[in-house]
Amino acid sequence: MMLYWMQQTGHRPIALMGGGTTRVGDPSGKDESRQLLTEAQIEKNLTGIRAIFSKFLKFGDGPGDAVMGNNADWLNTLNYIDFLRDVGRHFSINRMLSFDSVKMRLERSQELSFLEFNYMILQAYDFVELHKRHGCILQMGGSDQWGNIVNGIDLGRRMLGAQLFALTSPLITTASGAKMGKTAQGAVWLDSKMVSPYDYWQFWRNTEDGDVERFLKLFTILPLGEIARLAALKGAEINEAKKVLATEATALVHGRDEAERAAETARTTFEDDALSANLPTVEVARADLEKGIGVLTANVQAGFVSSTSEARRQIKGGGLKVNDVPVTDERQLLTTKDLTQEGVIKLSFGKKRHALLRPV
RNA sequence: GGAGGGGUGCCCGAGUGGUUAAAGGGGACGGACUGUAAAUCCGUUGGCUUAGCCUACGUUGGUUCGAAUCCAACCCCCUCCA
Repeated sequence: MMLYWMQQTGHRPIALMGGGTTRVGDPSGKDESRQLLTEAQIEKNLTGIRAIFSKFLKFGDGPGDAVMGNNADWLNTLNYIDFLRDVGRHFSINRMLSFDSVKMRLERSQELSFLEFNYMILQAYDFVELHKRHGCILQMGGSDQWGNIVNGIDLGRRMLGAQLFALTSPLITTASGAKMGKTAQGAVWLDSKMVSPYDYWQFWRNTEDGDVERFLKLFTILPLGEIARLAALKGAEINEAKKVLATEATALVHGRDEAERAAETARTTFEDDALSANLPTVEVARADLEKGIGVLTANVQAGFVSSTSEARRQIKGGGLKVNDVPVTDERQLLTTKDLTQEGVIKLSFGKKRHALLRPV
């Protein structure tokens, strides 16, 4: 999102992939040591992430076009001795020990491996490389990256005499304190194969009241005046603001058409209590439907529950519906008789999640 | 290398021979109430062809009618000493 604004205001954003640093791991991470990725996997991730970023950024060779970098390009070929001589001598252990990420680990006498300790050096070096290769002068990131970025600025000054800058943003949390999806997971979120535009819209629609204004500012490109007007809405009216938030945020990722369709789908489903043909759809073979499909299986296929056992439990708890009728018998079979006039079967999980079963 | 402590479900964490699929908490999901919100209350939280069966307390064996619990070996982690 920050990169988006920079490009809109005439800068050239660089998205940096941690192809080299994923092998090291940030000290702030937990004990789950990161898996080594093969070159092929990294390459695959790179194109995947690039696809996600292209929704926000324009890549290319033009002056304002974004570029994508992979720090494996320079990190993998590093020679240890040379690196120590050229880069390592600029780092003071005394100072590194004073950084929060390190200090916390030491104070809690948690193990901090040398490998992880080097992470900040590598990240600092990234900044220097980016400056050399692309003339990059500003590095942005979450506030948890502040220390790492500042190290990069420092290293830039010492090695190249360059003046570099940092811009960090607070990590985004909800009003109740939960963290918003972080990078890796966030990328999954933006992929329409993982989360449909409709579900994405729903995610924003269900924002807590206290977050609405902040999210409007952060995740939409609406003028501030408009946001102020929406934020002033009170009580039930704040739902209007949430709808705008959902539509605008979805439009940025999936395009205006998809966003409008998601909004319309939600309107017919929730406000008219009608059936919208645009709900996420699961296709089933007509022959299977004629034989009858168990409700349990159907809900697993719809992705509502991960196992038939869970489906059973949800039925006991009254959480599953077929064509808006709560399921009471877990042995119930869905057949062609259950098809609505529109020729589909509507499955619901909870009040908010719906899907259609469509015979093909 | 020496001495000690420990590995339990999504996470934290009880449990030291017998209704223990395993207390409690967190998180997550469902229900009620609402505004598709928050807070609150209730329920659920291993799998399956579910009145039953199967798999599970680091790994592999052993003792026992019966083990997460006892024994042995191994793997891993932590603390202190060198």
